Amino acid sequence: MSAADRGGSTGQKVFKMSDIARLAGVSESTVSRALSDSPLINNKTKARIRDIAAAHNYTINERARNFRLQRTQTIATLIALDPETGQHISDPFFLDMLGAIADALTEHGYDLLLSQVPSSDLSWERKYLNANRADGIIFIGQSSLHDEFNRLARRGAPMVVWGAKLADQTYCSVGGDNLTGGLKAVRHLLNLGRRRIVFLGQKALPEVSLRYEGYRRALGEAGLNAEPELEAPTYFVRDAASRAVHQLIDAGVRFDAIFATGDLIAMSAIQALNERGLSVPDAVSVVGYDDIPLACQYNPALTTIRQNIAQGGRALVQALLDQLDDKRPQPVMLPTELVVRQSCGAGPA
Amino acid sequence: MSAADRGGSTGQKVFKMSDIARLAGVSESTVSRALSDSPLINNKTKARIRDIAAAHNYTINERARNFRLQRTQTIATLIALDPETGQHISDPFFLDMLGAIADALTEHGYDLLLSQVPSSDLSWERKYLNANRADGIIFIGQSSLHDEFNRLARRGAPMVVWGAKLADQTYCSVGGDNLTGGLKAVRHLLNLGRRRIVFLGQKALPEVSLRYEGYRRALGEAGLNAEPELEAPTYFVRDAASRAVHQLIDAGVRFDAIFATGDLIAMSAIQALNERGLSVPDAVSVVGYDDIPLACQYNPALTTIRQNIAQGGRALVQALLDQLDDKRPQPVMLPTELVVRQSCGAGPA
DNA sequence: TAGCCGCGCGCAATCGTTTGCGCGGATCGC
DNA sequence: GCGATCCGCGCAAACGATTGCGCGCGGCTA
Repeated sequence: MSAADRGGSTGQKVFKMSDIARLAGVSESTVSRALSDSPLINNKTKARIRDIAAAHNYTINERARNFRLQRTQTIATLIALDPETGQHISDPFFLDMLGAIADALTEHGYDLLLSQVPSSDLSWERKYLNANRADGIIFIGQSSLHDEFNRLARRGAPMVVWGAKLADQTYCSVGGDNLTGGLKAVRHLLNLGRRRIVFLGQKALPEVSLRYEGYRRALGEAGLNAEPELEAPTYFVRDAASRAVHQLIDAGVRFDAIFATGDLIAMSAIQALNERGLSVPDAVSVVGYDDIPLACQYNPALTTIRQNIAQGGRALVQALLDQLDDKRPQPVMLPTELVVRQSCGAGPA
Repeated sequence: MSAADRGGSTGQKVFKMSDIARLAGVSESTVSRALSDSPLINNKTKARIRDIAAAHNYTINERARNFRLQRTQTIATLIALDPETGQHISDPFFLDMLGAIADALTEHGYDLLLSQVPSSDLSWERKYLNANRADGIIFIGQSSLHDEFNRLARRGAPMVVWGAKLADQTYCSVGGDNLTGGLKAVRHLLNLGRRRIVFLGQKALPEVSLRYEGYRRALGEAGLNAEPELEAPTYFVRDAASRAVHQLIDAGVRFDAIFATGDLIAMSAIQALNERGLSVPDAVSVVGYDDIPLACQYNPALTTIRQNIAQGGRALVQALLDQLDDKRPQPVMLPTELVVRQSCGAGPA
């Protein structure tokens, strides 16, 4: 269906610049300059042309404009799918994040091209940048793509990644301050008098490993060491955390608190604790991570670490646009905030 | 940053068709036809040109191509924001839906342009269709925009809406079969022996009103009437459902089951029941709606109605593409499925 | 051997917009 | 009153691809 057809089917013509020019009795150049408020055009002429354009509900053809200007005014946002399940990485705030990115891009006059990509398909540069679909790429989901991101960045592709800042990183990333997040969570548990704190999460993931570092440091501040038996590797998968907790109890491991590296993990853990007759927060205090919308509705309401998603979206966009302006943006770490709710209790009596 | 700059900064040139033509010693026309496998070109020439293109990692400039072909190959997906809060309509599966739409569009060679729109901004047609950003629009979130959608559809704009099918509807919609969904949920409760079933949800919303109709019919099948005192209007907002349940109990309303029109509502309700010492499912059976990822992890795990989101995404895309081919697509209702879990129990003893 | 047909390819216009350059007329200074 | 200046506008060439039309050349038939 062409533009002409679209107009035709409703009897409405889609005006182009030449139509406005003819109606106004001037050249296309003049219309173009008038609409972009060029000083080369007399104010009266400008006003007349604008009136005519408005009267005919004229909208400039952005595709043609961007084409001529050799830019796309579009940013591709790519959501990495989990390499194993092919599902979304279960970050429950992805939609909020997307919303924040969309708003930030809109503010800057950019469009948002969205796509899911399986981790196996690595032809992003060709597909989006070389094909001139987008000026830059925002990746959501660092996953296991760290090396690939490094390669891409070295080739000069404008891109930014939502995730942790790693040691040998050549690309720009924006993410929560996972170290401080872990620190705050565990400090809180320690303040409540808890001493044997389980770390529930998969340290192989970049962000989680930083949360673990925060866990370790907080323990150190209290004169404690991280004990291997208190670490339970757990992916974000359904029920995995529950199983891990059961195993801990079965193994006779004693603990009085859990730092879960995700709210879903925390909920799953709480469920397991309940099944074993351990009450939360009386017997065990639990802290989650992310403050997903359900955290405050869970029973007991989850103490958790909150990241400012809206701020994150803006930071991602800003970092990318900086690159497009040939500035070298710095990785951003967003402040994290401890949200205290019932799942920690007031500590043991 | 222009395409040339991008190439320059990495020392990599972004090839255009004329470059390939020069390298192959043929005209641009020939390259164009060769790459699109036109029968006008000799097979040997085709092969040679393709080899050269591949060797130089040539990717056709999609923007230029689409511009010349007078199409965008792009569909705008617009997420309506709640008119009151400006937040996302809390449909927990929006991200999955988006993913499904993105995949379906990719399959058909279309790109996905994403934007959030406040319900106050009604200039979609201008912004996306007239500005030639997109060939069509998918709306997610019917919200209160029914009349606006009708207007737009009458003007011939290619569009499709995720939501319920309403009576005076001129636009094409795709959505769950809300009536059957309500029917199944309530029939299940009745089969368990429950008789006084609370309807928890906001009937003013199109989809919810259909679920209510299902509720009413199921009761009718069992020889029961829908009693006004058992209806509690509730938005999807945090805590609203909890408050509603407390009010019911305070008012002395007797009930033995709840049909909640959303899983979050169900969870919030369960929390309120627990606070009042009513156990789920022993004292009260609860059914939710949507089968969000947490439904099976909640305590107790939620019996709920599942809709096939992936299928929904595909249906939305298909309906829109049909319109672009000047076919008149029929509204689609997706089958719903009852997922039985613990929150209903086996019925009263 | 001459005429015809068709294969394989190139020429040039085109999509809707921007922009460097040039040109005519009004204005200004002296 | 005349030349220099400047203002306001139009001409035409781009951006990177597609496609109708035309043309040359080779093989075929008569």
